[in-house]
Amino acid sequence: MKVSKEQVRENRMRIVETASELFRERGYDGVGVAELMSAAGLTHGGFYKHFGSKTDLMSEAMSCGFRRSAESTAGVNREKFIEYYLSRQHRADMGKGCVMSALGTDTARQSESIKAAFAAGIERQLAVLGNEKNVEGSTRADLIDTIAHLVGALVLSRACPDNSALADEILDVCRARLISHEASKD
Amino acid sequence: MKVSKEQVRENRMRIVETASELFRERGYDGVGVAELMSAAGLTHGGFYKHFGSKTDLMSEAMSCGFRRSAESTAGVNREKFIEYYLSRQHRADMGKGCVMSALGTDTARQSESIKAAFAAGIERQLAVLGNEKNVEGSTRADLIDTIAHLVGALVLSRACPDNSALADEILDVCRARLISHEASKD
DNA sequence: ATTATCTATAGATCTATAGATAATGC
DNA sequence: ATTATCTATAGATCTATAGATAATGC
Repeated sequence: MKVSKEQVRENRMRIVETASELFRERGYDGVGVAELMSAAGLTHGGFYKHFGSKTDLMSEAMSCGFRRSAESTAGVNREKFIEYYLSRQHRADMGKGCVMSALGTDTARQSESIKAAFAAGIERQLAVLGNEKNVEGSTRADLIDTIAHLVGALVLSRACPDNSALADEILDVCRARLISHEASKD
Repeated sequence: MKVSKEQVRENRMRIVETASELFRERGYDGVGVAELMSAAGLTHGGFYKHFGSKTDLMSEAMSCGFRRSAESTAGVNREKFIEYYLSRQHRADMGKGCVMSALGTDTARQSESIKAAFAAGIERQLAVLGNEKNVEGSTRADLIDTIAHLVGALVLSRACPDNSALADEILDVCRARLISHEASKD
C-alpha cells in the first residue's frame, strides 16, 4: 500500500486543504481526525505519518487558508473587497471564506504557535491590500482598522438567525459606512 | 439528598452563570457537562433535572452573559465604553467579557434557537448604548457600526500571540479611530 | 410521597498508536 | 528494504440515562 513520493505530497496537501475548509466550517473541535481523513479520501490511521498531532495540522491548515485568501484578494480594490467581504455569499460559505472571521475566536483559545500563524496571516492580508493601486493612500493603520471592522460585521451577521433582518442589517450598515468613509477621504 | 426549592433555584442559577463564563472562556465544545457541574459545586448526573440538554443550557448561558454585559454597560458613555472594550484588561478576561466577541463564531455554527438568543443579546446591547446621554445623537446604524468595529478589533487582537506588538496595535489603532470618528461628528 | 442530587454506567465519540500490508525506490 | 496506508484497538473523553439516597414539603 505504499504510494509514490508524488502521491504522498499530493495526499498531504489534500489533507491540509480539506482541514482548512472543514476547520473554518465547523471549528477546530468540530472536526475529528477520522472524519477529516475520510473527507480527504484516506483512512484515519495514516494521519500520523503526515502530522505529529491534530494541533500541528491546525497551523498548516490556517496558513493554507490565509494563502488562498491572499491569492483571491490580489488585484481587488478596496471597494470591491468590501463588497465581497460583506456579501451574503461570503457569509453563507464559511468554509471557503475569510480565515480571520471563521477561526478568530477558536485561535484565541489555542496555543501561541497557532496564534503566530494567525498573526502572520493578518500581516499577509494587510500586505496584499496595501499593494493594490486603489488603496495606495492607505496607511497601515487604515488597513488594520478596515479589516477589524469587516471581521466584526461578518462575525456578528453570521451569529444571527439565517436570513434574519438583523443579520442583513449588520452587513448593509457596515458596508455603507466602510465605503462612504473611503469616499470622504478622496 | 433533596434540597429546598430555594436551594434548587440557586443551584440552577449557579450552573447557568458558571456555564456563561466557561463557555466564553473555552468555547461550547471546550467544556464538558461533568466539568461544568463540578465547577458549580455539583455532580454531573444532576444536570439533566435542570436542563434537557447541553444545548438548552447554551441559550440560557448566552442570555445570562448578555444580561450581565448590559448591566455593567448601563450608564457608560460611548468613549468610556470604547476604552473599556478595547482595553488589555477586557482582552485578557474572555470569560467575563463581551459575549459577542467570545461566542460569535461558536454561535454561527449552532442552531437557530441559539442564534436567536444571540440576536436578542445584540438588540439588548444596542438598546443600552442607545439610552446613554452621550450617544443621544447616535442612530441605530451608528451603534451597529460601532459594535461591529469593536467586536472585530477584539477578536483579531485576541487571536494574535499574547503581548505581541500586533495584538496591541490592533487595539490601539481601532480605539483611536473609533474615538476620533465620534469627536469629528460633534 | 416527592424529587434534587448522587454514584455508576451505557454507548458513542475522540486522539493516538501498533502491527500488517503491499508498492515504491534503492 | 523502506514506508505510506490500512485495519484494529487502547485509553480517555463526552452526553445522557438509570437507580439509589435522603431531605423537603404536602
